[in-house]
Amino acid sequence: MLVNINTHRRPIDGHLAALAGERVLCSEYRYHKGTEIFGEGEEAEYVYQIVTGAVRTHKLLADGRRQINAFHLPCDMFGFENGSNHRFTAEAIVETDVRIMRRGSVIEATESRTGGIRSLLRLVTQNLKHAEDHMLLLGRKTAPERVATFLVEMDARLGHPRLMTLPMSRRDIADYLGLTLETVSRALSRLRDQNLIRFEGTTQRRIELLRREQLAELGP
Amino acid sequence: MLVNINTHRRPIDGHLAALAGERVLCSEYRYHKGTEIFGEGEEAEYVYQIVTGAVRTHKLLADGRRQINAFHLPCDMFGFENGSNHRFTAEAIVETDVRIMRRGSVIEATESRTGGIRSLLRLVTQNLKHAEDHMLLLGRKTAPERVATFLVEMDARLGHPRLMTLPMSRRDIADYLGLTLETVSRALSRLRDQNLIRFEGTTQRRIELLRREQLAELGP
DNA sequence: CGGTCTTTTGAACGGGGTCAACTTGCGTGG
DNA sequence: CCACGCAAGTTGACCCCGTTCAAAAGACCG
Repeated sequence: MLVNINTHRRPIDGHLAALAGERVLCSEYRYHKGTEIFGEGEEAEYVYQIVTGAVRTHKLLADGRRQINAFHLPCDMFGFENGSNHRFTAEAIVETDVRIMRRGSVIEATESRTGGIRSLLRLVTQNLKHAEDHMLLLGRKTAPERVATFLVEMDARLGHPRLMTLPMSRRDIADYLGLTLETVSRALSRLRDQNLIRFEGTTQRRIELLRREQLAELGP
Repeated sequence: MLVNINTHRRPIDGHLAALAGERVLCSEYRYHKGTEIFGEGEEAEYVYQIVTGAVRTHKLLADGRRQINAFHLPCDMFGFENGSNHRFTAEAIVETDVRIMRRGSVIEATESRTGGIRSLLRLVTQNLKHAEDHMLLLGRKTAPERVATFLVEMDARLGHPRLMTLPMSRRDIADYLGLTLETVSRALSRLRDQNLIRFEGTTQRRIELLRREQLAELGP
């Protein structure tokens, strides 16, 4: 489900601002939990930036096996790294507000801006760097290492909060790390038993990292 | 080992031509088998294009586990997808001639060329697409599927020759596919026993694909 | 030839997957 | 408010695919 909030010209944040200045028309849309933002193979007309919420992008094999490429959090841009068609599917994990602009207008704005090309390249290469790091994880790390790496990554991207609330399920984490949800659950329980993390309250998605250095060492 | 062949202005091939026209100064170097072209963390000053030979790029974990991101073949460009520092190591697999140009001059040439930005972006997003496909392989495919996918990929990139000569060892293939060399060897032997591939002559690196469609189905 | 590196093949092990049971959280409606 | 249904998460038991360890057979080069 998709709700158009508004269309406007106004200051924009982070990468988008660095790229295009404040001259590009954009709109805000709201996607409800679990809904698709775009599908694999669809035409890639827009660029997306998350305002609030979280998005996952994934690929599927014919028999349903799923690999999540990345999770996107507020201020992150996604959907840009495409030629003409999307190479994966993007879905809202939770209630999510997304800012949308035309791909073409971003490129045009970039052309007329000094350093614009480098900003644009940096944006794509950030995704590439993430993919390369993730290939190392998927190809060569053990299950406990993957889970520790995941926690450290999320901690950093959420700004090292005392208590982090993961927007994604165990299954999502598993499909991101190339594991099964049971293995993820066991690894987290193990970290809890070792007093490296703590589950806050009743829900299993609120996690406090008790020893960040040791967690970082576990995910080499 | 590195040998400077020459420095010249002359027509250049493929991506490089699309990017920069024929106006950019470039040099050719020869790297001997097994030598490093650049290392992880080094400053990324140059862009590389293979003339003849083959290159592998990899990352290492502290304990020596290795993940090969990609193999590069003649006409391929690499080393570009960097901000200021290289995020991985590049090594010649066999005797390799490489064309080298300054990163900065490529960007400048791009800026003054219509459609240059899109060409540049396409170059980087090609790498990104490959990385995304490879994450799906590393995260979700079985060993036989990975090996079949590898053969089909190499066959396509070598232009579907009747007989393909792989430049890389079983260990390289294994580190690319997130497996051990023994598993790769066993999977290839299995394919040979099923009459899907055939080893030509004495060396195990010359392979003929006997049934391309069936191989493609094996790597979904 | 001998020496070294690559590749294959076999045997045994174990990490993570599979299958299943159970618990818990969280609506939704009576 | 509780009863019910369902999705999410945990935990245990078993098993299998791919790793590990080991040996031997090429391939290549002096």
